[in-house]
Amino acid sequence: MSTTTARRRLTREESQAQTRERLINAAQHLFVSNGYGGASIRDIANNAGYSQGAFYSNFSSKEDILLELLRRHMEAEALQLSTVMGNNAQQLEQILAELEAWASTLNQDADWCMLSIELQLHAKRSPTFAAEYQKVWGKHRSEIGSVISLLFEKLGRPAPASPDELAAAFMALSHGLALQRTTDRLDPPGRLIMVFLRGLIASAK
Amino acid sequence: MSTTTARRRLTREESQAQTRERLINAAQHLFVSNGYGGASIRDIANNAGYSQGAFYSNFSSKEDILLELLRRHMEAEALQLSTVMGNNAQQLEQILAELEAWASTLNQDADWCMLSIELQLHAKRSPTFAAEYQKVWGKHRSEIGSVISLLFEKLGRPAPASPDELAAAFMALSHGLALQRTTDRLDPPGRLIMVFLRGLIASAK
Amino acid sequence: MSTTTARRRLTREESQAQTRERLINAAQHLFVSNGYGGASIRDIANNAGYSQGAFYSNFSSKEDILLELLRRHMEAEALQLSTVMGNNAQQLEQILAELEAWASTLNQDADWCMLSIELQLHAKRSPTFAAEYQKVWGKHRSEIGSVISLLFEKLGRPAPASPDELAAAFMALSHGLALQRTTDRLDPPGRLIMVFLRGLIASAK
Amino acid sequence: MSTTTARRRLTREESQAQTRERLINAAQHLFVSNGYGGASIRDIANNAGYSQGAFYSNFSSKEDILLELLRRHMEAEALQLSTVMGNNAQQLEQILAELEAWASTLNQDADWCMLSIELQLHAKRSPTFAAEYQKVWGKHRSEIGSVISLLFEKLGRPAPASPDELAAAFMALSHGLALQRTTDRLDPPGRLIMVFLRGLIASAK
DNA sequence: AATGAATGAGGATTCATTCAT
DNA sequence: TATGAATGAATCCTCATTCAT
Repeated sequence: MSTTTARRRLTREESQAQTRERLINAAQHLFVSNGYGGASIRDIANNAGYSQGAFYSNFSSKEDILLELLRRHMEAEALQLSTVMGNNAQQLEQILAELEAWASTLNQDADWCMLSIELQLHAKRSPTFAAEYQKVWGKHRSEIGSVISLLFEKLGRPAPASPDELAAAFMALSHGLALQRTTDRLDPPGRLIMVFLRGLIASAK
Repeated sequence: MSTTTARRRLTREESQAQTRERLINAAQHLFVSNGYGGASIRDIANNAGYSQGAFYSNFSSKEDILLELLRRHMEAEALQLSTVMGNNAQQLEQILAELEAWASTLNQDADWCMLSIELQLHAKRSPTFAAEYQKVWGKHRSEIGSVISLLFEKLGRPAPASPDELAAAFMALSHGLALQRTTDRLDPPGRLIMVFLRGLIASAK
Repeated sequence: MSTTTARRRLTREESQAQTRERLINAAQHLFVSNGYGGASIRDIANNAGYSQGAFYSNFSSKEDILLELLRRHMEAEALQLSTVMGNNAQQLEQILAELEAWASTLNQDADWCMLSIELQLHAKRSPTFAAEYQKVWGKHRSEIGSVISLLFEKLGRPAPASPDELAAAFMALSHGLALQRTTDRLDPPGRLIMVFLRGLIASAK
Repeated sequence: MSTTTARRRLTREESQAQTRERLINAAQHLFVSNGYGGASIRDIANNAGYSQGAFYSNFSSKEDILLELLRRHMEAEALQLSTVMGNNAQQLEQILAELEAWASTLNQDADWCMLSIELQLHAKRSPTFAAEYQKVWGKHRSEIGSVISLLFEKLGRPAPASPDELAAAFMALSHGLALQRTTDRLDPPGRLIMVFLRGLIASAK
């Protein structure tokens, strides 16, 4: 049946990985559009093209797949951050340019932001999940915070609030704007973040 | 038990108003702590001390009580705003003081903010609710926007973004921070908002 | 306020009678279009322009109003029958003409027939109601039966089945056709009944 | 307990078919004795020995199982008709004998007739169901109609009404009589139908 | 690994009925 | 007499999860 150009038969591991991947994608879409509580496992499985049983062969519960999404979410954000910040900028202008690049990635993908909101909401309700969430979120926040910290160091001025607070505020702004998005329509994604960032710099001078 | 000042027997209207009030309070608490989808009518009614039927004597559906909460939410915000802004400030310092007062009311009540988030989430999912939400939210935003507008007028400088955008951004910031609250613990509510506001002013000079 | 031509203020009795009447009418329409089980007391009361409480001031239960409808139903049928048969016909042709007149009244009002069906269905399910139903139905059937009986007497031939059976069969035919009515559309109401009646006569000769 | 001829373990399909069958049987009994509206899914499932969820694994809704009953109902009637009419009768006496056989099957099973009535009632109230019902009922009626048609052809006389009308009338008679059944007790099932049929023949001569 | 029938608890909603007003 | 808020049970249906295949 298989010819020389035939699509290679997937190995067992590859096939399972594919199933997992498809389930994760389906879950992400449904959590974003219906919320964590509004997405049923039946829907996730069907949407991915599998039965409910396949879901339970790959994840132990609904929260388990959310945890997987959390991991990927933060991994992606870390990757983004390291890409943007990776050139070890030392000059003020470079640092600013990097932050601008980062701000434009934020909000770029509204779905990603909505998922972030679902993760936070679920963390508020499930202690077990909250613990996991906290770990990964704290790390992410301090990474952003250290860039902000570096920025004000270069400026030779004290930051108007702790770097962690400012990092959290920028994330908060991004999430809050995502929440308004489908509702309103007046937002060029990361622009407002830069407006605020420039304000902070101006007020530090 | 009854004295000359005995608690007067409630009239029918009063009694019903009390029921309504208790149901609304219970709904608010549960929407905040479990989310709109996670709060069942059974829970709302029981929590208020009534049967499920009593709920349906007072509200036509789950969305109906959310709409009532929306109305109260915005009414309260409008009241807050009008109280704060009511002295018709003309001096720059007065306007700033007013905005500071307003910022400190924001985030004051984390529950109130979480309710706001639930309202926005539900608006994203229910078109009928979205229509109602949009009406009330647009009005609120432009009220805040006009104060911001006045501020930059007095400064004699252009605002770094449209007043509506800035108003939306401040609300977004407030919501995003509320989302982090139970998770983190590093937030003096409206302070960050003022930090950002002062930044805007500084960058306008 | 009231002038000489003013609509006379209803006495208390009249007013109550009016309430009753309106409730009965509403119940009849709803039982016919939704079935006995499908018509709620709330709907009946609202449809009549009253509250649920008004219903219970006039009837002790849902079955109670059905019983009232049963009484009126049979009363109306008896009236119809006596009008049609009242001229004490002695001639064969007269008797036939009377039966024809009766047949055309049958099925004339499809609603009336559907109500009859609801009554029978409820009688099958509620023993207390069945007892009441039986009384009134037996009387009605034997009235029709006696006309049929007279007819065959005049013909000087034995009827092909007992008069009661034949009467029941004609009623059954009428009910069964009503059941098909909204479904199909090929029915000139009482015509088929006469076709069958003439058949009986022909086969008796 | 298990012998060499032990009851074979059911395959998955067999097991599901059994579940379906039991649910269908339970539904039929309950629809007949309580009516469509009066039979709850809880009752159907419990009566069949399953949970409510099992019902929804096999049928998408209450109407869905009624549709299945409709299909089986008409299938059974078609089978009955084809059995009775299968010997390609050409002689008048043979055709009459066949019709007699058919009439005696009618009403034989009062439950079957009550189900027919429930189907018709539900068709009056649910447009979606009505469409399905119409299809199957029209076909059945014209099958019976064609036998009646053949009968009068052999007689060389015009039928006193269109074959379809007469077929519908005989079914109506059968249903109307079923409705009276538990109420009264004076009916030898299909006999009255034959009385009427012979009448039609007599009046055609 | 994947299926999907079956479970049992819980979802929103409607019902007949009661009772203080 | 008539109101309609409140009850509590019952309605149809969906859910996360289990388990034999």
